[in-house]
Amino acid sequence: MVNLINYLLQFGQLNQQQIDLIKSKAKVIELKKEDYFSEAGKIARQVAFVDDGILRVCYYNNKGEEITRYFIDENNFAVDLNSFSYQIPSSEYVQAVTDCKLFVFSADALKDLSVTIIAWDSIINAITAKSLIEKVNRISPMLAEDAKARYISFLDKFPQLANRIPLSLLASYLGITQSSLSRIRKNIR
Amino acid sequence: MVNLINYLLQFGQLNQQQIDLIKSKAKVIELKKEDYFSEAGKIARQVAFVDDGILRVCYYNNKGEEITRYFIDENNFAVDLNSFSYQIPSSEYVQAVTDCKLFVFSADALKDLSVTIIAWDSIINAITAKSLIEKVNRISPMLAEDAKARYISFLDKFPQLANRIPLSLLASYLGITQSSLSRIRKNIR
DNA sequence: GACAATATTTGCCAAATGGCAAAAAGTGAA
DNA sequence: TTCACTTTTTGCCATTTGGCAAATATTGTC
Repeated sequence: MVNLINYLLQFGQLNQQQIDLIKSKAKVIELKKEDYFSEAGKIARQVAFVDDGILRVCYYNNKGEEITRYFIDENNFAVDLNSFSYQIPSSEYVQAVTDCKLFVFSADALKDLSVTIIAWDSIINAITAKSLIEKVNRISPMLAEDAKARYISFLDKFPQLANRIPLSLLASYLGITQSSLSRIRKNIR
Repeated sequence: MVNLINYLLQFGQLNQQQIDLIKSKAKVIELKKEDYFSEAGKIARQVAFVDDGILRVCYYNNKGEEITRYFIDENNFAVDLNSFSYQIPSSEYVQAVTDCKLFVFSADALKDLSVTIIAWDSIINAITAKSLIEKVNRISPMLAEDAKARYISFLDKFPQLANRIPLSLLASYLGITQSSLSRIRKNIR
């Protein structure tokens, strides 16, 4: 779990005892491609750290189309904060895009860590704020770009991701149709 | 400052002494339409609570076009978290769309409140998380919608805002041209 | 390799949106 | 009211994107 620990250490100090405690609270979960980590309608009761693989967060709009909101790759946390924080039913799915290895914390485990480790809340708040800011900064400029620019920006920011994600999912993430994305790719070459 | 205090009380408990302290740390600022609260290139050193009026956050893209990222209306905090949290130069402007009355806290004032009021950090973290989640939830679905649907969603979520904001700014927020928005409005009537 | 299943590309045309400039409407000051 | 200024609407046409279906390419399995 070296990646997880290193990730946490970016946001605050932890001694060896605390690190061991954190490790003991994490559960390893392996997901096969297209397995769900959490589902709409259910209350999110776990937080996942992606050690290997790619997750995506998606939902169905009022036309029944499946929309990918974002991807979560290695060394990032995945959680439906809306659902987890307020214990309300989730409105989105978290699904494995590739086979995944996750470190999972239950709400109870997090509670234990929060009361035992002084710096825990501060670390979690910093991670929460940072990842939400990143989401806003990533999505927000896309609105002002046309499809081609969005795709190029994606390649630029996540060069290693494009070839690991099916075209259909990437298109839905970019807010365009699969055909359009295919044509855009042809144009760029 | 009743609106500010009521807003804070939604996120945690405060006694009268603490409330008085908070009030004493807030500075009232009035902005005229088009005045800037903060500017790109400078480090954000203040946090504003909008008591009256509308702010907008905007930036210039690589084509030199001015893009409105979002609007902040009454009873919301405005801050460039990227810049304020990490003390790095801001990449965006915060500007008054209408005349505004703001309650402003300096970084020092916030620091004082943090060390004096036990619940302060928890309140601020809750506000931060909630407002960022709202931003993500608001922007994210827009990518999957066409221009007309985006405008209708905006009217739906912010019915009182549309008539207070110039068409050009709203169009840039929606990621479309002013002409297109004008045509969409005509179609809807 | 052969096959089936899945993923991607392409063609065709319709619809949506952009770019630009001019016209029209709205606003505020004298 | 009139004038100047700003904002919004409109016309015209080019470009982008969508919708749908068929063709092609890729992948995994036997």
